[in-house]
Amino acid sequence: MRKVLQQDFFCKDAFFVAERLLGKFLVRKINGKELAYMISEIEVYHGFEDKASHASKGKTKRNEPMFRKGGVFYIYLIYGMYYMLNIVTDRNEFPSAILIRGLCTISGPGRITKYLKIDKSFNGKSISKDTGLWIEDRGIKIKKDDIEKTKRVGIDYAEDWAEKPYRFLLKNCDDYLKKS
DNA sequence: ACGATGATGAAC
DNA sequence: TTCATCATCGTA
Repeated sequence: MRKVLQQDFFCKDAFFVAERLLGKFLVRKINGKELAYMISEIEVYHGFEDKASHASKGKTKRNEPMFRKGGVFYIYLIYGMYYMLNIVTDRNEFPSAILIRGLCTISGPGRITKYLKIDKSFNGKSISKDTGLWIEDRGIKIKKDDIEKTKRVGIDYAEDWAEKPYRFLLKNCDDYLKKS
């Protein structure tokens, strides 16, 4: 079973989408070849209040994609060398996005974009086969017990929001892959 | 444990 | 126009 996720999947609350994104596959097409990896680690950035979110200080030229309707990418550069891959969620003018932090066998958000050749040219593009980067449901059902929630990484400055369990990890992602 | 490395946004 | 601040990684 292979189903390319359409825009409506992403046009919901970021937490609702996040719970369903673990176990889905990120697929990248590079000169005719498809690379597919199961998503195993994500973080939610939610709304205007979230001090860890780029959107907490309002709309700017950089974070503008976060304010769009779900189903597009938000890509930005961090530490001068790594592109971060985010998936915009929810409705228009409500800033929220999900950072893809880890894939099964590729951990670290910077390594994902480096390995899959994802750069700022994807910023604001829609999540679809046409773009060359999309997400598929390959029929894997994730047990709730295998989802671990922790605080987010590298945002100690975010006051109350630093401690919130907005990071979702899929435990035993290897076991799920064996079954499929 | 730390340096590499550059876009971003806010202050001046 | 300058400057501090980073949602990190690889080498040590």
